Amino acid sequence: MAAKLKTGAKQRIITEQALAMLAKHGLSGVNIAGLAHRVGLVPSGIYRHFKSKDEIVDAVLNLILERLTSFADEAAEASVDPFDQLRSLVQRHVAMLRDNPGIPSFVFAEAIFSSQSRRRAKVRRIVESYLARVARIIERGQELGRIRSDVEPKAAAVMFLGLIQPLIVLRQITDGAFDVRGQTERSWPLFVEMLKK
Amino acid sequence: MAAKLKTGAKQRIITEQALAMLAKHGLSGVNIAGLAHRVGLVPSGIYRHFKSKDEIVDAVLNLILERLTSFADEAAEASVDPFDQLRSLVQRHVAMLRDNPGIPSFVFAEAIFSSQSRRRAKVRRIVESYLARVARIIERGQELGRIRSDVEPKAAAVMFLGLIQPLIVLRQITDGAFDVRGQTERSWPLFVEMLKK
DNA sequence: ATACTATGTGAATAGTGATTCACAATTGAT
DNA sequence: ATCAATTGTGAATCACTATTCACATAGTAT
Repeated sequence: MAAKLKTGAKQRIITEQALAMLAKHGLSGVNIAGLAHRVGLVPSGIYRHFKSKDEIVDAVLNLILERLTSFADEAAEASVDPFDQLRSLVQRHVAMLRDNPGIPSFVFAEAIFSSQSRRRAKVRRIVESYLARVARIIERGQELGRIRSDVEPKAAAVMFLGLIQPLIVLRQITDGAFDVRGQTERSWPLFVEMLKK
Repeated sequence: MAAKLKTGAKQRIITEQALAMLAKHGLSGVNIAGLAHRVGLVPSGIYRHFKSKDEIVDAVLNLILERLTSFADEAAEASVDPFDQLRSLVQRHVAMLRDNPGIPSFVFAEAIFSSQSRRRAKVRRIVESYLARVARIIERGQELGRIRSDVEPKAAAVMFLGLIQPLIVLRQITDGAFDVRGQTERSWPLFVEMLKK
């Protein structure tokens, strides 16, 4: 038998491994047997730490929320110029999705259709938290006089999301052949120009 | 026993019902029992018309390809002004997705992660066919001198997609509360301005 | 009318994956 | 050292769906 860990530590490990599985292969790639194996347990052992698979998925969602908002914050702190901040966020976001293609697929598609409204609500919190941070950056840009004041920060934040979302789709269906960097280099200047004062 | 139909007619009916199920509840909402019930059959009866569920899903993908490209063409014929064409396409696209939220979820997420490359290839054809049509509209706009010539039509087409994609996500996670029309009215002018000469 | 093919049915089968359970080993506290 | 709670194990079970199969019926051509 393995060494005993502080309460909650194993939950954390399990959640992180579940996230890793989700990130690589989507929700269908997360199964109890594989997850147990990854954390050095036998399938039934998982149930000492979680009541059900559903509970695990919820924990994973919390972890995603945590990470997504934290790197949005990091991007905001990377510079004082709002465009630099957004640019940095795009880069981080794209890099994150490159390495974890299963996350958007889960958040933007599977979780959304969950019959449990609890789960949809959680996803909503994730997305809105992210959008709020983007909107905040834009708002500050307006205060600084760098961004035209006749655009609504929230609307622009949604467009920002639209800058990124298609990249993942195209990258995935082309088996990685789609030129994400190239597309970003073409669309980003247009986006900036659109917002610039 | 029901009346006999012309060969292929039942396949068509089954495929359409499967699409309807997919459109409402995503791929997980498509099951043989429910599908059989919808077309007035017992589950095993489905297998008189399709070899497997996979084959049904493939047929559904073909149907989606058909519909998507046909309404992209309709939009292109709706006007001669490229912006009117695109605007019309946005409206059609959004309306279509409002009524069939499961389609983008399937095309943009689940099918993409399919282990079968055949299926990914099919999705790729759908998306690229759509993008090609949008790019064509933009190209003509450039020839007409209405759209600035320093943007690449393909890149702009991807951005166009980005205009629409977030709407579905937001609409779905907010249980329909998200103001799709409002967002469109705010983002569309910005998009037009960005492309206008 | 006969025979052949296509279609439909109900029951059984199979495969996958989550979950339960009785039992064993470990840990921490007293 | 002992006890109780926690964690781990292996086997069994459950739930859900797709799928198969032997049999029945309807349509169609001869």
